[in-house]
Amino acid sequence: MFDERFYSHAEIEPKWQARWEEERARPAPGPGRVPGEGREKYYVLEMFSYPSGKLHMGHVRNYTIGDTMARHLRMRGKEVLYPVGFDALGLPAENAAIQAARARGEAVNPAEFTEACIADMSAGLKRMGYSYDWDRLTATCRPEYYRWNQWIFLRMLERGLAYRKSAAVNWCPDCNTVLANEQVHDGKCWRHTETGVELRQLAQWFFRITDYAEELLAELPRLTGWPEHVRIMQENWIGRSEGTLVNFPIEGSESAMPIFTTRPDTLYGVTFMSLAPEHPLARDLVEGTEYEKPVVDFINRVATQDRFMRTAEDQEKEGAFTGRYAINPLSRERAPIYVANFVLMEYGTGAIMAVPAHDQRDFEFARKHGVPIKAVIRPDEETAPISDEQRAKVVEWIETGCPADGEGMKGAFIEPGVQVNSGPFDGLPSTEGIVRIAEHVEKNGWGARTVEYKLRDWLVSRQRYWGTPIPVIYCEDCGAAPVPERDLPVVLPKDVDFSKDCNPLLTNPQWLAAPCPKCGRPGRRETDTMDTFVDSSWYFLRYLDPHNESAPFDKSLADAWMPVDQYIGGVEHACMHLLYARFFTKVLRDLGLVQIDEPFQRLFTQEMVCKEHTFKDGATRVVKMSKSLGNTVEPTETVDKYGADALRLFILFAAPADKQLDWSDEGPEGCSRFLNRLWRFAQSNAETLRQGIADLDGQTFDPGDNPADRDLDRKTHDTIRRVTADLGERFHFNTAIAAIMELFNALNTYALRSQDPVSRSCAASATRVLALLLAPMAPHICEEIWERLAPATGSVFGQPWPTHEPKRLILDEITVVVQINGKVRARLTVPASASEEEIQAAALENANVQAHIAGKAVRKTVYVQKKLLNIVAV
RNA sequence: GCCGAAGUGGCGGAAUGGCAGACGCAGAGGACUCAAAAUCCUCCGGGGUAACACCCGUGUGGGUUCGAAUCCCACCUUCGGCACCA
Repeated sequence: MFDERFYSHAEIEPKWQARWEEERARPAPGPGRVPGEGREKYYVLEMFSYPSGKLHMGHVRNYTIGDTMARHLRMRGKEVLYPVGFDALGLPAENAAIQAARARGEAVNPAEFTEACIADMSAGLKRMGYSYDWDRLTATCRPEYYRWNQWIFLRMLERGLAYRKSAAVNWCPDCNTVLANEQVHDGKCWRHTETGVELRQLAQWFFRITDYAEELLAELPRLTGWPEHVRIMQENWIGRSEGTLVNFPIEGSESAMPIFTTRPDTLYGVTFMSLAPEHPLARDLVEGTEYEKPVVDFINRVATQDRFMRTAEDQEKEGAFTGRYAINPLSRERAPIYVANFVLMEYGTGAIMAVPAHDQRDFEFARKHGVPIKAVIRPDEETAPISDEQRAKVVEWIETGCPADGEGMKGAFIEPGVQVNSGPFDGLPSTEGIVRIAEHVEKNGWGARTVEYKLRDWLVSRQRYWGTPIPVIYCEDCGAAPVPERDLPVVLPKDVDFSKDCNPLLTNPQWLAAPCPKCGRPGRRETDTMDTFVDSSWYFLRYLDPHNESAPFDKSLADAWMPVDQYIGGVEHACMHLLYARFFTKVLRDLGLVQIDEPFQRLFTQEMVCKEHTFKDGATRVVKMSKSLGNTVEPTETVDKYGADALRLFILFAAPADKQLDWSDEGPEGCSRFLNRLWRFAQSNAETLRQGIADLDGQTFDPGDNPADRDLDRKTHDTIRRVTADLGERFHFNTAIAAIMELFNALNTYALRSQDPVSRSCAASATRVLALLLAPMAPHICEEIWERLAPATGSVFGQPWPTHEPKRLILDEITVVVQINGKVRARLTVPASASEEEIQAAALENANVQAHIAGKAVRKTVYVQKKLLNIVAV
């Protein structure tokens, strides 16, 4: 046995981990269970992680928050579902296989490699004492899981929600695969921040997320349990714009040029038109004319430019004239048609009307190419939020006929104002002009009001091995045929060659060859696999029914457990995983598999773990812990040294959970000191405390008239109040721990000393509460203390969460602050029953108060009940 | 450029209209010890004082209020997201 005076985490933590594994720390019915009768269900979910084999501090932070919530909620009587799993498909395992194959000629199978990592990670999680429902463990790389990816894909294919098309797509040369728009950050691959993505024209599979754009946007305001900034990020990403589609006839042609504009109020100001270089009309319009060569040259030049550079806002506006003209249907004016680098093919119609007077890009282009500028909105005092000086300048510019040199005009006038040069609409406020001119366009059949989104369909094809095979077979006669449901799963072949410079699936001819499901003749399997974000879009549903072999999950279980009550993870997924999972939930709802509209009731985004790092240039900054910088701290080392409880405590204590956490090597030591003090206190007073608990006999302690008991008891109840609010409502774990430390300091300082008057029942009551409050955060030590304090009552996690009694918070004496003109001049200790008049009288007797109001007249006093008296004296 | 978050002691942070700096880290002094570690006690924003008093102080400047770290306006800095989206 170990020395009882010192807390030995190395002995106590494994002891409890083993016992939890046996007992599951709570009654855990089988995986298919539904919430218990009379108990409210609560689904706590953490964003699952990629099994790299090692836990890092980011995981520890994420999961410590989740485990604390789960343990706390169980003690509050909730039926908590707290599953765990791994996002196990993806590049790192495949890259490890490729490296092994190329460097050593070794065949490493990503499946075995990944399963070994999962085992290591699971051991690491258990060492942290997390109370997962281990029997629900789900790994997306197992065919039992990904067959349902395939099944859902087929359902989506039936409904036209999955489709294949040829498109200009983002290609990451480092990943050797295409990426979704959401996975391109700043023109770089989200995994390879040094690697610019390239544009390639390829036939790829897409999910029609744009069909759900409106709903994904409309539901956002109802997600009140989500952080505001995440909702705003999604709103911006979806990027809804209301506008008008207008057809501009092309002179000398049957066809028209449709454009999208949010500013129909500026339609009379159109002086030219622009097409995206990729627009098919661009080549058609110049074919066989003298303009063909310069325009095609321009298109080719733009095509070879780096796409991200080309679409940067500060990029020079360039273009080429096609020699053709469009007719403005409203003004009947001719507008020259250009091809311009700043027009994007992917947005709107790939063509724009250009109003240089009121659009900055058009303005710059017009200046450069000598196109006229025609103003149709005049600034006016009420509507244009600009200074008088600016307004005067714009008005002067308009009145002098918008000279191209602008006479100091650096830009277009983009604010609202009053319509001018706009035919019958002159004099209208432009905000009204938007509506009236759009109506005018619709009435005349020139176009229609419409809505555009920035959101694009989700590109799910990946040209990689370690993903879910897309269940499609190509046939020369039948085209792309879905694999019949009875043939699922399409299992990844193990026999592939990772040393070749292509998708490894192409190296297994037996696997590739498959009969066409429609005609039976020889066909060829699709070798694209699915984006791993498909896996993470519904894993929280599989957790509910992880061993189901006939369906992705049972609907009754989804109805019982969904939505996830509390989701916890990193904010970096705001416009990737969190958007895709919302989309999938709506698709599954429309397939009749779930009832809910939204998967995640509440979302908590924890911030990064950072550490100081000295860069090559000598600069020292606090930055995210990362392997590449080498400023990581291994959780296992900290656990070895101080124990899991100390690490858990520090990571919760060091910063609010939704703020960046700066790692400090001394931090866990400080927390370990606190736990040791607590341990020593409980050990050296073990017998007294045990008797005190026995005296209480399960009843709440009543302090009677003993002032010291009343004091400590009040502190105890106040701590219950604070910790309960911090854990349950605010998620301020740092202040919860601070409150517990305060209670302990009071207990440790005053209780159980020979000269001390605190009774043993009172001390026992405080200790009991302390162990209960601390248990969700530091479960091992609290279990051990509890077992020694109250061995007859079972696990600390079997106890109900303590409740505070408001009447125990009432003070006999209160301290009232006396201010004079808002500055604190005295503190009065008065009976809690003292009236305002009594307090005021006492204040005026105070020497310092008298000194400060001497020679002044008391104008008035402000009294805040039992807190403060402010005397206003002049 | 647009959107969002943040700015408080040597450090992490607390206080969301009412005592600025809870709790912890680091530091200083002391006790115990042959000594060290561990532990315990005291101090710990700046100026000022023998000690009080008092003055200054929550990025900067204004405002609202009896009273502002907290609310409003303008600005500065840092971080995050978006970025030629018509």
